Formats: sequence, C-alpha cells, structure tokens
Amino acid sequence: MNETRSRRRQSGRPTVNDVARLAGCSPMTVSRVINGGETVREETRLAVEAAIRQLDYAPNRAARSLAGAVGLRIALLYANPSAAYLSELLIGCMDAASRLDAHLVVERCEPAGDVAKVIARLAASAIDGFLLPPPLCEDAALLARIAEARLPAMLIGPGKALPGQAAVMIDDTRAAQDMTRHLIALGHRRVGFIIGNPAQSASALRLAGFRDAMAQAGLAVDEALIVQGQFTYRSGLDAAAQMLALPQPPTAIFAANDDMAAGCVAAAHRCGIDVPRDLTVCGFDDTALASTIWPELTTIRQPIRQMAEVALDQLVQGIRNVRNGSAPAFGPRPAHVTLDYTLVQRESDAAPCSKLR
Amino acid sequence: MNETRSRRRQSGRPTVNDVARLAGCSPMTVSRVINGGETVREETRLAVEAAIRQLDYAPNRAARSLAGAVGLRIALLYANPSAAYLSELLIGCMDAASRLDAHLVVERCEPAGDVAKVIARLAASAIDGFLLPPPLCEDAALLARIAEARLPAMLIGPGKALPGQAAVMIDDTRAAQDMTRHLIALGHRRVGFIIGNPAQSASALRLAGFRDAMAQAGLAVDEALIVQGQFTYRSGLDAAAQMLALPQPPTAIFAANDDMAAGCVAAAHRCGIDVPRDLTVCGFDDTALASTIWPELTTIRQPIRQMAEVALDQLVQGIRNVRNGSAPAFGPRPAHVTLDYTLVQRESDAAPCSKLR
DNA sequence: GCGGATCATGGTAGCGATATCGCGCAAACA
DNA sequence: TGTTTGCGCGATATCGCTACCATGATCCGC
Repeated sequence: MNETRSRRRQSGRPTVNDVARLAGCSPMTVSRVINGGETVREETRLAVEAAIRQLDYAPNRAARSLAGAVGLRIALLYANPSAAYLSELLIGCMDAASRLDAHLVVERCEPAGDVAKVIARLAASAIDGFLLPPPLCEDAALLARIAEARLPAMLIGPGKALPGQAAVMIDDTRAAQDMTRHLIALGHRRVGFIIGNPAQSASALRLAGFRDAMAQAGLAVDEALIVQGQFTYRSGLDAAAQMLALPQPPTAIFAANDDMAAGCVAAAHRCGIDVPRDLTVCGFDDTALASTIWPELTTIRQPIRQMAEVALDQLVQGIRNVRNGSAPAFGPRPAHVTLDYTLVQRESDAAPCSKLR
Repeated sequence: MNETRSRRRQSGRPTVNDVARLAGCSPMTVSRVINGGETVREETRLAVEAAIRQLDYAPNRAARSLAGAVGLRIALLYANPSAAYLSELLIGCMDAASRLDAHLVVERCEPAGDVAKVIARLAASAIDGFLLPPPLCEDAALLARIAEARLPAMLIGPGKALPGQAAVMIDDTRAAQDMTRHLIALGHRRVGFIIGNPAQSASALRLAGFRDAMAQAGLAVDEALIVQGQFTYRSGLDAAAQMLALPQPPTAIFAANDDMAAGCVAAAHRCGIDVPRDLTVCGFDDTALASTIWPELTTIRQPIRQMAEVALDQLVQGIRNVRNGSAPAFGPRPAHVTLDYTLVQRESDAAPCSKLR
C-alpha cells in the first residue's frame, strides 16, 4: 500500500523524502542542508547535495511556508506614476518575487500625503521590507519613518548613493557624459542643456556629466545654454523657447529627461525649426513618451526591469540572512549595485545643419 | 495539552477549525462554503459566512495550495506596450491575483511573432487561462490558438463583444457620444474627428458614437473633417494638419485616442494656433501622455485597473467552476461585463473662439 | 413501502516541509 | 572513571487546508 502512491500527489516532483532516501539520511537532514544548515557533517552535506542535483529537486514553496517559514512580504511603494517606469518596475519585481517566493504588496504613496501613516500601517501588516523607486528613494522623511520602524529598504535608482542605504542604480554622470560625447561626435559644438528638478539628485549628476564631457572635449559651455527645468514637459518647452530665442541658438539640446525633451521638440516646431535637421534633441530615461512622439527621441535607457530584480534579490537575501542569524542586521552589504545603461539612438539627432552652425 | 496551543502557530489568525467551531459545523463544510460549495444548505452557508466575517477569517494560501488545490496559473499577454495602460493593468491584476490566490505570468507577445509557439509553450507550462488586453484581444489568430489549446481566455477592453468570448469592456460608443456632446455643449459646431486604427474595432465604435451625437444635435458632419488615423502620434499630427489647412477649419477636434490628440496639439502649435483658445482638442483613453503634455488633454478615462480585476475574477471563478464540476466548460456566463468610464476635463477644451467661428 | 439515487455533512488522511525534542557518541571536564 | 558538554542526526508532531470516502437523511419510482 505504500507503493501505491497517493493520487493526490500533485506532480511527479521529488520531495525531501526522495532526496533523503537517495542520500541515505533523514528528511530532516535534507532540510538542514537546504537551509544553510550548520550542524551537518561535510560528508553528509555532499551526499545530500548530490542527491538534490541528481533528482533535480526543488523545495515546495507552499509546504515550506506552511511549515513555519513565515512568508516574506515586500512593499513596493511608488509615487510619481511615470507609467512607463512603473510598468517595467512591476514586471521586474513580479518576476523576482515569484522566483524568490516573496509576496509583493504594491502601494501608492504620495510624499505630500501622510507618509508616517502609510508606513505605520504597512509595518503593522507584517511587511518585512521596502522597495523604493524614485522619487521616493530620495524622500528623507519617508526614509526616516522606515528606519524608525526598523525595517530594511532597498533604493532603486537614487541619483546619489546614500551612505547606509542599500541601492541599485545606474551611473547617471557617466550616462550623461556618453550622451554628450555622442552629440559632440555628431559635430555639435553649441550644445544646450536643460537641468532636471533640483530636488532630485540625479539632476545634478546629469548636469555634471554634461559639463565633464564638454570640458574633456575642450568645448566651452555657454552658461546661457544651461537652463533650469523641472522634469516636466512644460518646463522643457519654456527652456527650449528661451534658448532658441537667443541670438546664437544651440544646434543641439540635451534635456535631462524625456518629458523635457518632448517639450523641446514642441518648442522647436513652434518656431518652425525642424528636428533633427535644424536642431538635435535628446532625452534621458527612455520612457514611453520617447518613442511615442515624432520624431522619436534619442535617449538613455535604464535597465529598469533588471534593476527591480536585483533590488528585490538583495532585499530578500538580506532579510533571510537576518532571520536565520547569519547576519546581525540588515545592512547594505554589497552596498550599492550599479548596472549598465544603453544609449538608444532614434530619430531626433543628426549632424548640425550648416546654415545654423 | 490541547489548550497549550503549539507555539508554532504562525500568527493569531483564525483557521478553518475556528470558523467551523463558531459556525457549529466541520472544517470540511467551511472549506466547501469557501470554494463555491455546491452541496451546502443555505442555512449552513449563512452560518459559516457569518462566522467568517466575525472572525475576519482568510484562508491560508500555503496550506491551500499544499493540500492539493492545484495552483491557478493565469497568463497576462501584452503586446502594445502603451506603458500607462500596462502598468494600470498590472496593478489591477496583481491585486486580484493575490486576492484570488492565482499565479500571474506576464508575458510579452507580439502579434507579428510566432503566436502559435508562445501559446503552445504557455499551454505546456500548465497555464490555466489567458487575460488579453488590447490589441491582443482582437487578434483572431491568437484567439484561435487559444481555443485550439482548449484554454479559457478573458478579453479586456475589446471594441466589440465577440460572441462566445468572455470580456470586460466599456461602452466606447456611448463614451464617444458623451465627449461629442460635451464639445457641442461648449458651443462647437464644426467638429473634426480622427479615426483610430481600422484594425481595432473600438475605432469604428468611437466614430459611430461621434456621428450619433452630432446627428442627435442636428449638426451636419462635414466629411472633410473626418480623417483616418492610426492611433499614432504621427497620424494625429498629419490628420490635424490636413484639417487645419482647410478653408474652413474645425473649431474642435476629437481624436480617437490620446496619442493622436497630442499630435493634433503639435500640429496646431506649428500653425501658430493656440490650444484651447483657437482650437479645442480632446482625446480618448487618458494615458500618461494626456497629462504629460501641455496643455493637458481633456479625455475619456477607462477604469483599467478595475477592468483588470473584474477580468481576473471572472476568469478564475470560471476555471474553478469547471474544475469542481459545477460548470461543464468555461463559458462566458456573465458573458460581457461593461464598466463605467469618466470624462476627464483638463485644459485642452474651451468654447470656440469667435474669430474662427 | 422498499431498494437505490441524491444530498448535506463529517471523519480521516495526507500535501511537503520544518520545529522541537531527544538520542547516541565523542571530546572535555572534574 | 564518571559526568558534562556539544555535535550530528533522526523521530515525531504539526502547519492549515482539501481530497476522498463514509455516513445518515431525504427523496424518488415502481
């Protein structure tokens, strides 16, 4: 009767018992090996590991969490619904969450709102950690509340690496440098720059990258061609209008994000200036807008999905390490992870038009 | 010893047993009630439901799936990465999925690609049903493959209700009527319309709504003011340019989606026409673009999130009903669900300017 | 009015893993 | 030598729920 396996058996997947039998030990020992067991002889461990490999065994999640391994609940907070960013983020997080067997709680959280209440509620509902995409990852009040609740957080794409805060990001400065070099390589000499919202530190980094690259190419930067924006379409439109009204307008404008770049294109069209023939415009972020408008924008793409995955990986691993005692407290151990971006060339850039040079 | 509750007890959460005790029945009956029990007396069901509410009981996911309730895997296929739409959709689906304890598999699927292969792979990986947002919900080849695999699908926002296909949608015709009436109420008489991509049936419905409302108001429609578009920014730009070049241009343009409306605004600005002072422009869908550009678009918002939730609800319930035998096969029982839309008034509309009248 | 179908419900046995004990056995101590 | 650790490991008891029968009750047709 033992050999007539219950038909309830969900799938042909091997179980701890199968592994144990093959390894010649008890299921308990198998479990110990799997969970970073400490008191297992090397020899035994190897046998178990071999058995696991041989059977292609993978622990059953449901059983594991039922048996006491409390579930891991991660809150993904978001504020600025830059939808393109959010959807990529969500997809990355969902993938990682299902892989890591963590439960993802997605919640909107406006910085202007009652942040403390949101955190308190989440903390009370047994949340184990936070994932904070921009602009939340730079919200000091929010970070303080989370720290008070003694909960770990992982920052996604903050401009600046905050000490003591684990983060996944790209190198904004270098990306801006690359884009600037790209413009210079096209032949542009008078290049304008529209700065992003000063409250987000990525703005300063992108500006610095721009200045660096210009300086390295031995090009002087006309301060009249560096205009403050706010990351909004409208601010880009205004900034571009201002630059194009100059006696000697730029032949290219690098906007610190796509929304502002789209505004630039609109401003140019209003002045009867063709993009990219008479003016090159490029953005940053590669949001949906970049490939919606016409001409489609040359921009910098962040690997948002991958960033989300890495962030969740790190967060979950950190929390598990604390739980099983192999780490005293959640700390940014691998500290900050920096991933690669891509320069996406589309249709909004070209060599400068001779008549405007 | 029975009263010294095991310290392994994960949380203070109530269990089926608690509910059963309170309801005066066995845990088994509680389980039946929860899972759309069929053979449960009305009286008993009510008692159980009352107990569940009183204890604020919620089934334990892990236990449920461990106990043999095979997991429900739903594939959400998407193609056109209109990011705004996608992120709303994802959030709605995730909410519903976590509530219903279904596993969501999100996958990109280009209609141009090898659809058959994608479906085959998914079907092989034990997918139980599909969620199809536009434009996939109108892809006949895709629907045929899914039908061949004998898997249920739920359409989200198809223009037309396809017989035999369960769907969640809004009334496109009525929404277009409402928007048109709104324009008429503002005083517009010469109203242009940009048709969407002819491959999506929503296009025809929106056009029909426009014509209906105009006719009802006793206004003649100048066929020169009805231009074919493609749902893209560029097509909207071209269509608007064409209309504005007419000897007697419209005072308002209703574009069948936001991208095209944004193109209209750009075309107007290029001609030195101010929006909304000299020209009213409105869109449809309320994607992120609508509130990104300037002026922000007056448009129609679909309750995408809610649509996603309803779709998943229906799909999961349908599948569970088939599984537990209370339905012979997945069928569009509540058939088509139609949800309400909202007319979002922003800054791109105004009463017609007298000088252009 | 009786056998057999159908219904509403309960008892029991797991699903696959881990928590908790406790047992041997070796090294370390008194 | 007797006792105390401590380590490596196994037996057992759940975790919360549902599948699978078994049960008694009601209902039907002949």
